[in-house]
Amino acid sequence: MQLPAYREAMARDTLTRDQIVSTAVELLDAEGLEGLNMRALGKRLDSAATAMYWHVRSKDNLVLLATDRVWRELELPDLDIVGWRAAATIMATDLYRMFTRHPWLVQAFAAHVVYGEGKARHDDHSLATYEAAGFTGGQADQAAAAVFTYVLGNAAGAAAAASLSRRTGADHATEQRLHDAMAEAHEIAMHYPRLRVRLDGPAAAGYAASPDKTFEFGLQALLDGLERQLTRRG
Amino acid sequence: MQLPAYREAMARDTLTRDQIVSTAVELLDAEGLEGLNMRALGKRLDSAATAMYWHVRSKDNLVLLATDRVWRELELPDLDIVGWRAAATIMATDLYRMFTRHPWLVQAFAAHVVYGEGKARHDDHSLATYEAAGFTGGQADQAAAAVFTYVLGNAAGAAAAASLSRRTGADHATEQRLHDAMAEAHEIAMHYPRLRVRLDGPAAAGYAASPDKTFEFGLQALLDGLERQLTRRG
DNA sequence: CGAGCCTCTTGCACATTGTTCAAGTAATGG
DNA sequence: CCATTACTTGAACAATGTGCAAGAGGCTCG
Repeated sequence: MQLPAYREAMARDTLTRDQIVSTAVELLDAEGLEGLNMRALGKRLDSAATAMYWHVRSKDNLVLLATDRVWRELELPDLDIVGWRAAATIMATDLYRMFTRHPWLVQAFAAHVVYGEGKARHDDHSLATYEAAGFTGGQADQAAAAVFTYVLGNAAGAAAAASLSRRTGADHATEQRLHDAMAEAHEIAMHYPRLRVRLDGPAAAGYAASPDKTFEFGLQALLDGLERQLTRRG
Repeated sequence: MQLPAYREAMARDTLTRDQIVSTAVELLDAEGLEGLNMRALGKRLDSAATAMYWHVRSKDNLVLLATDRVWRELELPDLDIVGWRAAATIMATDLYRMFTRHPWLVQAFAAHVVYGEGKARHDDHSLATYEAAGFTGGQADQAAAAVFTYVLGNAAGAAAAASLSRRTGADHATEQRLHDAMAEAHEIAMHYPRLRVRLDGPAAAGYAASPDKTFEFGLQALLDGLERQLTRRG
């Protein structure tokens, strides 16, 4: 693969990297991380699967690019206009929504996909927010990290809960897999009395009831806690 | 596969489900979720890969069993002895350590693996803890969920950071993949000036510096926030 | 002790999917 | 019109999950 620096499109109707990444994001949103495969992507673009490899080094690389693309959806609040707490809330909520829109992102993160500039921009702004709040150096880092991880974890939980409750004829592969998993779990439970399989549990119930509200509850608690650390120190 | 209800071992030296699950956990710990494959598992157990399928319905099912096994490592603090805050801290910290010991768990969770009794037990105890703290019904659920998700997110971040900084000749596959990813990222960055790839960022920096400390900082902030919600209402 | 029957184990085979590669086809510049 | 550059394609390979039919060890009943 030669990466032509900012090539201009030829007259011929040809694939572009942008197009491929966009379609990949569509496919990821629709089918999840395991729903994305090169042949399906090719079909969706009316070309051979292997044509992708001229534009993209590998599938992993494609996921990386898709990830970076999605990070750029985020707008960052102006710290001169809104206070740090509002800014933190906005950023965390937007982040949460992004993860909700693109559940595969959580998987990608868990699988150690490296992030690009999109995340860097967000991180910078996040850091600035907590510095504006009054945290110094290392503590601002930690505060930003705490909130980010809280959002990430919440998104993971919400995604799992959603895929559990989303019986309303969603996609097929996931649905099937889930069905199998539950059937298996129940079968195991029947044969192994000591293994009482439960698919709900409080955490799942909390999410299922209203993931967004659960998210907000915890977020505000976390921000409360951070604020308290400030006033206690200050 | 017939699941014999609690079969006793035959005289013949034969595989057991337990053995398979244990070996799977070993392999998962050593090689990660994508390092686990039936053929490798078979080799490690000196049997054909397909022999697993008599004891285990599928690979997914095996991961489910491995997951449940690992959840049982957790001990639960006695709520009559330690206060709720200490109990919450202990449980969260143990959970965090469990995720750190078995990084693939985060991936499994993100990939919507269904959990078994091990998690249910933990959830029950967690709920009881926050009820002991004074939260009522739904709020206790939300508090438990908030802390759990915080831990999960933190574990995901820590795992990612660890695999980034763990250059000290760890396993090979992951190392290689990581190396490739970074090389790719840099290559992309060179050819597409607008895509300035950054592999660090504040969050990553925070983790890398000392993930455990970052975890504790955020955890205490979150618990502070929860406590504050109690006193404010009470 | 032999026949039949469980309980596993094995080897073969197939489908899916990531990826490589040599060969093809279109636009472009000379 | 030709050579070069920029892509596209189809065949093919390797890795991996999994089904299946055949085998092999041990138990039980006659």
